[in-house]
Amino acid sequence: MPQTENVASALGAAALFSSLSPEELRLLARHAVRKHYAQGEMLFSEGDACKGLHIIVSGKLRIFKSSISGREQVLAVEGPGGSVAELPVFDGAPYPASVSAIEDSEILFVSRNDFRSFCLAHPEVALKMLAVIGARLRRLVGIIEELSFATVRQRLASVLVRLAQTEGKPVGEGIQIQLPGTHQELAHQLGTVRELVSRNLMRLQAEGLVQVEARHITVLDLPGLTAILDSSS
Amino acid sequence: MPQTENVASALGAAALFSSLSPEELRLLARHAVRKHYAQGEMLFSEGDACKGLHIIVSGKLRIFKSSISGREQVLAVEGPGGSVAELPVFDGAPYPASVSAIEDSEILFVSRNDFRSFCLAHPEVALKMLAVIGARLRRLVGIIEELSFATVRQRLASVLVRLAQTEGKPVGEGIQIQLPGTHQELAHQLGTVRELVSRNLMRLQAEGLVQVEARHITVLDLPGLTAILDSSS
DNA sequence: GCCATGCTGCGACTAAAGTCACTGCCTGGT
DNA sequence: ACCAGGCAGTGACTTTAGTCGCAGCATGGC
Repeated sequence: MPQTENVASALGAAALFSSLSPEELRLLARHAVRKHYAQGEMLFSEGDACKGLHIIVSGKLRIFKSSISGREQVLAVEGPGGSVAELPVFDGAPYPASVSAIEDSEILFVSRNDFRSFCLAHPEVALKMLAVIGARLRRLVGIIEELSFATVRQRLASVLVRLAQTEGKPVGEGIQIQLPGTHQELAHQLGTVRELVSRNLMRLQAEGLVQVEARHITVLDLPGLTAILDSSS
Repeated sequence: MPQTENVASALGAAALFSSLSPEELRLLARHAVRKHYAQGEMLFSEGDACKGLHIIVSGKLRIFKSSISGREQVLAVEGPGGSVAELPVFDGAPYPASVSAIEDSEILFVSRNDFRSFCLAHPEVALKMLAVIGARLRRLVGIIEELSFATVRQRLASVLVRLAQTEGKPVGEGIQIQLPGTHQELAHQLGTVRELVSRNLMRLQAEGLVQVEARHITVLDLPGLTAILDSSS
């Protein structure tokens, strides 16, 4: 059953299960179902009863809240190796947020019961869950901090700086980065609306801090951008 | 050693340790130090290295973030039986937020090392931690939702409704509640400034929804207040 | 090639949020 | 009794956020 073997190694790549032995992974793999989601497709919605755990093999998922008026706030973006809905799987409560696919994604799904019984047999998984959920908690605190203390301009500068530092390519006059999606999507991640993203990008360009060409952005003045982050005004 | 006995029962009242036997509690109690904090005193600040776990015997603590410009955002208020800094104690990272005493408070302190070794010997504590941290995570998601979708007016109405439902006393013309602190403190919990709390309270009064007398508030129209929560405008 | 569709840029506007400065009030200390 | 200090209410103002409507532009399907 080479299929099980593939699934097992995919599971091993997930942060949650990185400490398991190949045998344990194979055992778990037998309970995992492969699923595919197209770009934009919903995995589940906030408030739904929790069915099970989702582990990302490839693609990207967004965890988000949406308001009655149609606005969205992204809580996290998870890539390959990440997982989604660990908490509700564990405590049985409904999903606290919705999840959809940013790109076409391959997912391994483990039902709530299967995962719970596996957890009981393998206590080290509970410890990993603490680590994973702890990391998520810290990121949420970061989001709260930004929402309540920072302007849209500062939040935007913040992601540009982060992108420049992590995946920026140095070119002649600066550091080139690529926006991870449309302005709309970026707005959702910043907790604001499309227009403000567009305007603020233009403003940063007018100030000579960045150079905008469609979704390719060249950061011309990284110190200047960074300075925006902690300017009281 | 009757002192140890007191400490043990105080520990047993904490959510984290509710599943432990009296003997286990006594064992843990031997490592706990009693501390007292006056109103307003800081237990620790964001960024400090984590020294250990704090369990609340009596009083109230606030967990909060503060900005360079002096604003504050309260993340949680913990009362007797609650604990603070479970996560950093567990993963060794610095405190993600600051904690101070809202009232004079009695605290049991367990050092990081003592708590960790106790955890290893008593795996059920790790499960409790997951539950406690999970609950905290859900509350943070709620805060994010309010910050990014709700106006100050709506957030204020929200706490009034919550107070009315939990600790409201029915009187002739409505439900009487008491603000849990000054306008300043309430503003910190809502992620805004004193003036807006004051103004919005007055506005609710002008609209006949509540009656304000210093810190005593009478909710006259609970349905009306609730209606504010999900009004798109 | 042409049209529908989705992404982007902008101007003008409204509405919230936040700032500043000041007043009055109550309370606790001396 | 008096004064200092913290708390609350308020008016006038600035800044930021968000809304609406529209126009330009690429892209991909037919």
